[in-house]
Amino acid sequence: MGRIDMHAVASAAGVSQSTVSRVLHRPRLVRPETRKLVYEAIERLGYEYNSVAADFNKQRSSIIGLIIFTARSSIHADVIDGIQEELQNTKYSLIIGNSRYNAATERELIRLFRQRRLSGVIVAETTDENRDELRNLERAGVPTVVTWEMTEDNNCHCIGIDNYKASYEMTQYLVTLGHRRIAFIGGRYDRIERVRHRYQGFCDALRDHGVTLDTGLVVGTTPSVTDGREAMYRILEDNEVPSAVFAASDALAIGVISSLKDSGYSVPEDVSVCGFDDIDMAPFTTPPLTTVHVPGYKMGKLAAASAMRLGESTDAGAIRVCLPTSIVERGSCRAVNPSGG
Amino acid sequence: MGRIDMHAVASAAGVSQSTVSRVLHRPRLVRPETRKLVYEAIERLGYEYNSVAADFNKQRSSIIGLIIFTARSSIHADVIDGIQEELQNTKYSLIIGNSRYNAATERELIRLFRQRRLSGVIVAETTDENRDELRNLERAGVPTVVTWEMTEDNNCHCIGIDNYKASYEMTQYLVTLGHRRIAFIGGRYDRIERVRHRYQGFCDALRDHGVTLDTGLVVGTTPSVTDGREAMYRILEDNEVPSAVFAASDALAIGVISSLKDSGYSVPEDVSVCGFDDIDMAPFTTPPLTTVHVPGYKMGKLAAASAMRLGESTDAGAIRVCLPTSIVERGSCRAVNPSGG
DNA sequence: CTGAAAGCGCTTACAG
DNA sequence: CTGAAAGCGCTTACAG
Repeated sequence: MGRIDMHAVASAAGVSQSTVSRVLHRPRLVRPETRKLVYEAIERLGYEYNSVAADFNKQRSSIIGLIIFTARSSIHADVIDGIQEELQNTKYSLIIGNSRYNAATERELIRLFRQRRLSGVIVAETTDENRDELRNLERAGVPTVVTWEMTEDNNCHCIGIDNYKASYEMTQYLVTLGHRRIAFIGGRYDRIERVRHRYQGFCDALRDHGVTLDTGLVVGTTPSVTDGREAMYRILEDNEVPSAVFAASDALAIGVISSLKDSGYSVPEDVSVCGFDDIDMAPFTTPPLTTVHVPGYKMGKLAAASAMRLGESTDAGAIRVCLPTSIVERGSCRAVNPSGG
Repeated sequence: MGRIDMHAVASAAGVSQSTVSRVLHRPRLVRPETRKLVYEAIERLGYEYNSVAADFNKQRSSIIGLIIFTARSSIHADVIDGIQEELQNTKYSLIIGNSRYNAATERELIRLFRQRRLSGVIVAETTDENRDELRNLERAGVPTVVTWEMTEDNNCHCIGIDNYKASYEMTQYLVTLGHRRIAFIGGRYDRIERVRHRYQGFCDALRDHGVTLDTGLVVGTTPSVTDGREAMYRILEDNEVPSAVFAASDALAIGVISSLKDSGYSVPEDVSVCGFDDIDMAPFTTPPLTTVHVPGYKMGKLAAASAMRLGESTDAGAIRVCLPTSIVERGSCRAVNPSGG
């Protein structure tokens, strides 16, 4: 006996292969009795549809790719869950590629995704260096949806947030609380657009409120808890303690709080700390973290929907959605006397 | 001009398609000059290898699948990162499927993975109900590697830990600290083998040390921070406060600590709390979390290596690796007078 | 060291 | 409502 493919099912059911395919995809087009014959044959033979063959035939896979630095960042978990929710009950699957903060790995990933003829790619994070590669991907017929930011390039599909504005507002909030010596601990703003926007928002808010930026209080690092700790220690080593710290991710903020405590400072009594992301742990840190809420789940869901849509039709314009963010006040920031440090 | 496939490259280089394929996969077999001709043609035409066609031809895809409940659980992030690390620089990619604690979704996922003719599947979490489906997957030629536990079925490939033992030892540790009224907040031990093993370890350790199990102090729930909070509240509502709480995941433990604090209890002064997993936040909670360290990254790495190996050869026996766990003492548990509550 | 040829299992117009 | 036929772009023995 040969393999159990559509041809085998067709023979067993006494119909043609085309009919089997029709029964599977557009059963309405087939007479009920014929349909029944086919279903029975499928059951009897234990036939398993071959998606690889189908994808190959259609010259495009039914897989969507996701590019992230690392899965180890709980805000991405929300995005992934949102994507999965949207892909649920569709023919699409999700391939995840970790670029590990490395531009070369990222390029390799993009190449792999092209070779796999993915139906679409969602970008959670890329370095600036690979913007062009992504544009090429798009031009090569693989729709590419960038999340987390609204790119400067208006032709790029984005489901993002306004990092500049969110950061500006959070900084303004700190200033309004009376803080003047404010530290900024962010990601690699030298290489990542979204992080740079946050930094710019921070700088502009300070400037607009007549607060001097002390560059000794600014650190760019990878966004893990441990890196947040180290960044804060570095600041404390060379500087007088700041009155507030704006950490550009919650993981960093948790690390910052930890190192401040270990250095003998209370949060928020001595130092106010705020984050960015609003991860699921944020309400449960000590003190609960004041942060910028980012709708990660929704971002993932919309990005997946967009990727699927773009893969199926070639309507003209770029999809650009800017989702709202908001400041969530919890307990990690407090008002101070502006003259105080 | 037609599509740029191997045939086109072959024509441009003045060789046959077989030779192009050889240059790409086993360049040693081709004369250097011929090789050069082919590389030039590839460059000139901008040829992109088509993995879908290759997978189709080989009747097996170069994709490995992962089944998890949700990405929203930071210990899984370690596993995913481990898998990705191992897949790096291989031809394999990772498809992730979320089963969302739902047996039907999980079955659907398994079906999809079969249809995609995946090269292998790594199981992070499944409900007991779908054990048979997984066995069928394996029999259908898709090697299936179960992580997080050593299955009772000895023919099943496992890269796991000894949940029973780890849980037994942690419970013993609590008893040794003098605790007698110990609560257990775990996952759905009615439906998940690994969770059940942890619960059994807990029960047996109590029994072996002559401590009575108070079933009012046992709750099974989904393992999120919020669920941990709710579970603890539920316990406090109907019972006198326990002296210690063993949460079978760190996320649960963080929720437990939060609800205890909100109810006016100090940790560990009034109640000791320990977790399971050792997520990256565990050292930075207040107090730092005493927990069972699980080598998630390594587990992912080994699982990926096993899946690849199993997909390539059909060596006989089952791969079964039990990784060691250890208790990490931080600040969330303290010794008490055994007579105390 | 290289080429010709078969075949992987579907989908998709097209014809009837 | 159904079938015959071409073709998607590779890989893999086999022959030379």
